Amino acid sequence: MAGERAATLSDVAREAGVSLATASRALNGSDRVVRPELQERVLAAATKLGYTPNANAQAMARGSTETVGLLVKDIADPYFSTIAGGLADEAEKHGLLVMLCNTGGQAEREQKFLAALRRQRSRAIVLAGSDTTDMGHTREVADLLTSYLDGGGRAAAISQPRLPVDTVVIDNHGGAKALAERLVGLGYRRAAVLTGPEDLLVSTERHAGFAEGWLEATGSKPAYVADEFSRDGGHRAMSRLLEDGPEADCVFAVNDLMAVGALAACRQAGVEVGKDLAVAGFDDIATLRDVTPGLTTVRLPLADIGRLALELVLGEPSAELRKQSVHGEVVLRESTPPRS
Amino acid sequence: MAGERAATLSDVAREAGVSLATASRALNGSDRVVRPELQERVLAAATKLGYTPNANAQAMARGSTETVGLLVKDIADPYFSTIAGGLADEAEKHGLLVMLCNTGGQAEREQKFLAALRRQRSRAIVLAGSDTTDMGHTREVADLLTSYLDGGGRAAAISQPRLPVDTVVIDNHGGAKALAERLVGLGYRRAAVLTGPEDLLVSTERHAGFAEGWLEATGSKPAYVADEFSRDGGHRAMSRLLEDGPEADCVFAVNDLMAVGALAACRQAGVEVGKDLAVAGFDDIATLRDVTPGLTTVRLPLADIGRLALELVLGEPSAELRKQSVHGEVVLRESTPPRS
DNA sequence: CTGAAAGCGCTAACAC
DNA sequence: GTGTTAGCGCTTTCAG
Repeated sequence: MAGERAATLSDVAREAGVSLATASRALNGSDRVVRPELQERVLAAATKLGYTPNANAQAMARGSTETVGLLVKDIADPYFSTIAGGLADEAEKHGLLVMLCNTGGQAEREQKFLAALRRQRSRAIVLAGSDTTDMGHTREVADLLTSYLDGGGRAAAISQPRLPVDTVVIDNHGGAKALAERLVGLGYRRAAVLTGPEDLLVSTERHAGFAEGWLEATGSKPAYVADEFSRDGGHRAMSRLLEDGPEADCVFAVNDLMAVGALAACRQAGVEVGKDLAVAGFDDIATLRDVTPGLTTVRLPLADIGRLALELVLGEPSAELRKQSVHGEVVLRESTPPRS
Repeated sequence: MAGERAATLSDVAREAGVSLATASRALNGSDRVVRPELQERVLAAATKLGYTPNANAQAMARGSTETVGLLVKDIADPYFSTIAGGLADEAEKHGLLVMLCNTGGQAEREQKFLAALRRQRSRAIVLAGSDTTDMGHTREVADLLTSYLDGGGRAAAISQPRLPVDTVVIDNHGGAKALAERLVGLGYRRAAVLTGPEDLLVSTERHAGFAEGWLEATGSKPAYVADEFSRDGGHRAMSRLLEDGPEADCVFAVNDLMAVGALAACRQAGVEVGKDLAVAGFDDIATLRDVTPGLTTVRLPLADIGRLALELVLGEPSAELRKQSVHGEVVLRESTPPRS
């Protein structure tokens, strides 16, 4: 039954017949060394008593924890879960525990989590996907982060350098632009973009990058229709596009999820993607690599991005903000065949 | 710059001109009440000093934390990330922080995480996907869990009731069996199962359930080929099946990921799924709902399962182990049309 | 209602 | 090497 007050270090010390300090040193190899004999006695006592160090007490005494926080918009979204996987892997290597904070994209929650992480004296914080054009919120987050940093914490962001912290910058603009160029190279001439909400930075950047590439290559600006940054958003946007009479021969959905929704909408409308119309996405989500037709997209090394972010935030603190750029790679598949 | 030793409660107390005790009571509404006037003074002092409570110190003093641990095999796998999403949502409602532990299916890591969670004095632990037929490891985990429980912790498992804790039992057997029956009802007569490794319980259960249903309905046992419990495993298994000459008119892959791999293998082999051959999966992973042909599967309420697990582990501790059953629902799609 | 004081479990000077 | 002894920051009796 739940009784038996957990054994503490003093219990172990007493049992081993040594001082508290020695027990402490024996159980966690500090710089000081203890005689092997005592060492053993302490270890034996610890096992005998089923001693487990109390991390909270250690954190207090040492003034630092073994915990890093990770803020994501939605862990169920493969984009974030892949990043989280990479980061979790890296954390494990460093013996760190990851606090998963699912913000649901709500500014309020995001701030609450930040505060909680600060209370926990989390060693570091990584923010993924909290890019918004909402300056009020960005400001608020920046403030929280700053006071966290002042307290000796470390933080990094993934995606856009809008926060006063180190960041793994994802080249959304460049990736989308490169994609546009490739599509033009394949013979496409009229594009439409399926984009997300205006206040979502990833979305607007990809849209802008694509538009820029397209404009430079063809002299014309792609049309666009905005909706949610999700599978259903893509479906709706594409449906609307189709209804309005598709002037386009090629559609760029700003992420793979939207692209898949678009694919479904086409199927339902009897439009054959890869023949009647080309469709491309962005991210190269692993589970989506088997859709038909194969989806042309811009591959992002998501797991590496997670790893990188942790490395960045764990690395030597530097005076100036570091930016680590990550570029996507265009992956051509059947959804955008060369145009005959 | 990072200086300014973070303000502590005593700083606040001094600033407000009250005792430590009063400051504590004012800042976190204990049972005791403080005069509104003082209350205000304390609050003001706290904001002025930018005070943030130290959760570790609170944990020590109170003897309990605001943290729950979640063990998953692979957070990048949509199955687990969806569960994690549901659980994270629920945790947020309870004001709890989630420690994400990515075990990678390694027994050793799993045990390390369990120990870490115990050290952290995590309020509760939820284990997802640690089902193995490896009794040695199961035993080890059971022991760790037991001592954690003895220390006043709470724990729950998702999937199979092999651990001495409350569990959200997923009816893999029943779901697969129901699927088999439906397929037979559709006119299929010769089945093959694409299954995972033998020591993976989910996989063996689904296989067994399907086989039982099939046997009862047709009098014959489905063939099977085993490989990894992943997209690539499904691909390889299906390829092998196809090479050996597909005696089957219908293939059941024990999860959607494998099924998608199988779909790809069929495509490459020129076998048209939904016509030449039927294919079904299990889980109903959201991002896979748009593959073509639509994949027949057994839908599991993954997010709810995550929520449920947390509710279970947070609920009134009961003497006997609780089991909360969750059943899947067969979802018929184009990959298994009625057989003409 | 408020304050003084005793811990919570552990680490890190500081002596020996 | 090993032991003593302050704290780390907060909560919670126990008096007043």
